[in-house]
Amino acid sequence: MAQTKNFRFEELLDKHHLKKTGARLRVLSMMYSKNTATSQPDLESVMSDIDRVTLYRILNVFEEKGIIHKVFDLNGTANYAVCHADCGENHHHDEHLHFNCTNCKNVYCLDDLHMPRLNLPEGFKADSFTLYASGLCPKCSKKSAATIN
Amino acid sequence: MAQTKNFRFEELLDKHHLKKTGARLRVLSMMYSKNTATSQPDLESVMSDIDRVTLYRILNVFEEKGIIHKVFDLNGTANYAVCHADCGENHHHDEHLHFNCTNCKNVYCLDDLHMPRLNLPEGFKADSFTLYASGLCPKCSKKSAATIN
DNA sequence: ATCTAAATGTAATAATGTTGCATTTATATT
DNA sequence: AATATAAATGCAACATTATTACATTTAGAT
Repeated sequence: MAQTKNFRFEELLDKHHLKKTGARLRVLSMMYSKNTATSQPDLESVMSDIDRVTLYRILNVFEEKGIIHKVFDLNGTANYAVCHADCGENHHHDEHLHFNCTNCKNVYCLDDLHMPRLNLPEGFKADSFTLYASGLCPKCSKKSAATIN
Repeated sequence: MAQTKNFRFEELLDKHHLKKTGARLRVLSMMYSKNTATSQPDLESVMSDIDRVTLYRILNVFEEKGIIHKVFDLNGTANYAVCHADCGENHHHDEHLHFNCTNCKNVYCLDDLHMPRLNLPEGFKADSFTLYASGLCPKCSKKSAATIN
């Protein structure tokens, strides 16, 4: 994928009444260019000129607005991924599989895999579901197969 | 439930070649007496005489041994719950639903709800699954119904 | 061009995770 | 029962992360 058109992100910020700042555009373009979730340390290492508190606040406001959603990996560190479907303000629908690779530590949002219906025990009223899996992602399972065989 | 017999926990520690100390027995009896997961801050507030590093290490060793398993709640804080089934050393099977109540913040392990089979996309090799849901637990949904109606 | 609310940077604090080391304690052995 | 020893604990220290306050800068409206 070539460099994604910036005006797309500018529209996105507009839509949510957020000012179009350099930092926000860069965060958006990084997150949209990857198919894995991004942690704040990831962002910090790439955009070391931006203060980490600013990144922290950008991630927070994006999450509030429903632009990204937060998912915790196996170590409990927060990762953020762009919301694909119909996430709105304070209203997320990340009911898909979050795949956590134990080797490269990447978190993949597998949107095609939707949640199966579940019958909860009497009394429990769920308003959202999230599914986690851990194991090897395609890249890492190829690598390990290569070294073992 | 009356006070659970302590010798049960002593046997458990024995089985894993852990010394039977007061701190460990108290942690076990607290965790077994609840049907929700316990965070370290929970333990600290109840057992303020035990050093927080000790609690940290007790939780770690219990997890290694397969006595308890760790689950992160919606805020990313670690919660621990007793393993019911066949968890062994470094080998957990918590493939059940973790229900996170948005009101009382409790995490319930609903063991009866096992994971449905899933077809992962080509290349992904999963070795464990975990399912999360959030919403209202029985107690809190009753309460909110009472105040609304 | 200028004004204003929003966004950022800086500093500071709180909470949490983690390690090293000295002391204490459970338990195996005599 | 006394004691030797490895394990467990407490304490201090440090690292990392989350969070807030406030002063300065900047995007966007006028």
